[in-house]
Amino acid sequence: MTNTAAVDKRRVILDAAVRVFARQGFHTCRVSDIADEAGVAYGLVYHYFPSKETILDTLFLERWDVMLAAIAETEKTDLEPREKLRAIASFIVDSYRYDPDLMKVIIVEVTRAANTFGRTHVDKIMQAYEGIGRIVADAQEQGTFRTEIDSMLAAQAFYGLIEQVLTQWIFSGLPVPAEEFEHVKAEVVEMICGGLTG
Amino acid sequence: MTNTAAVDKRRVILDAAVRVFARQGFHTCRVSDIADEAGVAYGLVYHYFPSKETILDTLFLERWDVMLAAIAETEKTDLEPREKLRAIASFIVDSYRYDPDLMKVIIVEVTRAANTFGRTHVDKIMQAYEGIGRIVADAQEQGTFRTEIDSMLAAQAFYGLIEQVLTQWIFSGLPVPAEEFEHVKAEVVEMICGGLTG
Amino acid sequence: MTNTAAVDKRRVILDAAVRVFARQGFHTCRVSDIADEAGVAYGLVYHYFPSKETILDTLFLERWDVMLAAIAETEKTDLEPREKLRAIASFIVDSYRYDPDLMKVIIVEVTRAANTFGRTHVDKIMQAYEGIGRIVADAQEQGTFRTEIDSMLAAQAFYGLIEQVLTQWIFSGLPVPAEEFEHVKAEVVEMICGGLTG
Amino acid sequence: MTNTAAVDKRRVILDAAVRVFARQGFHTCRVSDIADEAGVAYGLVYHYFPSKETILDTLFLERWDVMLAAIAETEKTDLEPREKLRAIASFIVDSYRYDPDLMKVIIVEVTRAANTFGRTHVDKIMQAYEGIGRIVADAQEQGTFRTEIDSMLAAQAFYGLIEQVLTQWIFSGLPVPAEEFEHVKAEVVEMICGGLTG
DNA sequence: CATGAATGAGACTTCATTCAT
DNA sequence: TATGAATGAAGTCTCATTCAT
Repeated sequence: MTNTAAVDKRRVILDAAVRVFARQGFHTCRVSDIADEAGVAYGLVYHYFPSKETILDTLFLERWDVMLAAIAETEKTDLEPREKLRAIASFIVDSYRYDPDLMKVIIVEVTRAANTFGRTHVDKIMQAYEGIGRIVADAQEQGTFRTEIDSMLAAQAFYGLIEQVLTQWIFSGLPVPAEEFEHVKAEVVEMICGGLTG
Repeated sequence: MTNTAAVDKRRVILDAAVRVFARQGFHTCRVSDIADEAGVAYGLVYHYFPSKETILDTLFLERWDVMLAAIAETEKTDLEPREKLRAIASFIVDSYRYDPDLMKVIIVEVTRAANTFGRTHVDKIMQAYEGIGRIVADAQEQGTFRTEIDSMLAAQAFYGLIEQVLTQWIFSGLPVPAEEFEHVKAEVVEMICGGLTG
Repeated sequence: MTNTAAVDKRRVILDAAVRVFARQGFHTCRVSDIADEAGVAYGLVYHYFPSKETILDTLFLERWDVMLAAIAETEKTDLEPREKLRAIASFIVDSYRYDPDLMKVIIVEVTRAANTFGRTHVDKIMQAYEGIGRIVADAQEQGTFRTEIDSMLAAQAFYGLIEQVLTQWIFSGLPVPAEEFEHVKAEVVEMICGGLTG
Repeated sequence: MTNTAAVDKRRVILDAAVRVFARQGFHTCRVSDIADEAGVAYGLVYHYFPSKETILDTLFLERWDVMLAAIAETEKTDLEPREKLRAIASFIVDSYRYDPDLMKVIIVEVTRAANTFGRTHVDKIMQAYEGIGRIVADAQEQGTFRTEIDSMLAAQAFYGLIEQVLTQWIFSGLPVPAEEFEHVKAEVVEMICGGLTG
């Protein structure tokens, strides 16, 4: 007798956790804060998730898998290498644009949390580098990109730069002007492809 | 009646803290672990430092101020812009080479810890970007670097890439081959200046 | 509209509870473990029993009443006092032989659980001592047993010894050899009646 | 600068724990109850003991080792076997007489708690049976006790009977008349040695 | 009868910091 | 300076029980 209109409490809890983690930080918030934000009883959180950590893991993996899929999708296209990088930059920047809280949580609490969750998910995180690295390596084989730069180092430079920019936005606490998003997408690609002496 | 031959207990505690933070992480270690590692009594830590946080702050600021000085020093030289970046890359990589525990602590617990100490020291951290950004901006004014790239974005790309590489070393847990240090210095500069299409 | 062919879910739950209590212990198991073992829904347990405690109470009382009846039955017979004790020892040992899980639960969780269920059922437990004590007292009146020993103390010695032996079996975790059952019945009676100097 | 007059807080906590465990039971009391009873701060309990369990373990082992020593001491004497059993019965009964709370805790929470602490300390508990069993076996070799009874079964009967009597006292909640202690010592020995038909 | 989601009180343990000596 | 015992607030997780369907 599943009521399709019924709210999915598990989803409600996850969404509430995003807001709470973004606002207070993973270590600083209490499980009861999540329950309160979701409007459910304390125990229900533990009905759906075995621990507070698992909630963050779930949020990260849900989103990261989407990103890995987007990177894989981009790899398969016939776009120019530069356009492929552009597509990935676009995807990540838009992820922030449309759900800044979620991206804040993922960056602050996972990908930049080297001593805690970053350590746990290091393999997953590396998969993103590897996907980007393959795009670079392919372009190097085709002769579009020069071969002096190690493809994995290039991937680190590319992803790392985007993450740095997002981190600045996160820290600033200010809303990002709409045009800034498009501007950054272009500039990041220009920086990585053309370099300072381009 | 300071005995100059006596060991400086404050220094002993700081050095012990570096090892403990590097090994166990700031949040995971206890103040007693630091005292044990230093071979001093529990309470003595609080004689020299008002809190556990202050110890980390002290370690970070000590080192970061040296780096800011090195960047400022580099700015003043007559080196080519590319050589200036090379000098800064060299300084940071060598910092890791000669005291990997300290750099690990600073990166993992401060500059990448966006939600905790990174937030506290954001201004100090930004000063490094700004110094690098000025070098880029100067080069742009001189015409050595092209002006299409925002100088602060370039600084983020440059520092961010080095930090990424160091983070990889930290996580790998393996000793870095001596030649790798020099290789990375060159490659980072090449990546940032020449770009992928160089 | 009771379907006589239908399984008695109440019984299914009780039998499952015996296995779960024996395996995990009353305090360590969860109500959901019982439901799982019984193959019924969580809530159904509470349809038949008002609480987890009641399940254990029910199991204990079901079995203990059978034992009290057996003792009362034995009292009424014309057997020699020694044979009466033998009959009771036989009943208890066989109870373990044919349903070790149930006896384990009753001994471990009730009769030896002085602080919890033992306290609740102390009167019921005492009734067994009293029945045995009456057998001893009768024999003392008849002159079969000597009167220097208090009949209740004798009852405690008798029942307590059997319980000790069963407790050893329970703890050993090993299957008891068939001949051991008969051997113990005889030896317990010999010990209590004849004593060490007999 | 140890002040011998200073109270030993560790001892204060242990003594308070005896009272609290005896009054409320191990599982029912909270660590804060122990701290309150001892008149110390919550955290000090954890300064001296790593867990609530350890406190009970400590109390048990302290007392049990004294009893094992008393049994071993008795073994070495030249007393008649019956007098040896009498000495042991005397020791245990007096243990209850002079510290009923402690003996209550040990019996209720450890030696009769088959599913929890009894399981942990089963080896220690068995050592008492074995000591008593050796006394019986020696007497059997000397011809003082008859050999039809297994010495370990006799030990179980002997210790088990004393424990049963103490358990009755514990449950009754009443003060035991002074003469009752001496009476029981004699009767237990008479029961075990002479038996019902003695 | 049957289901299982929802509730929420309760307790252990940790550990930064304080303080008397 | 130096010691380490003493303090106590805070938060995660468990699980018996309830209830809507």
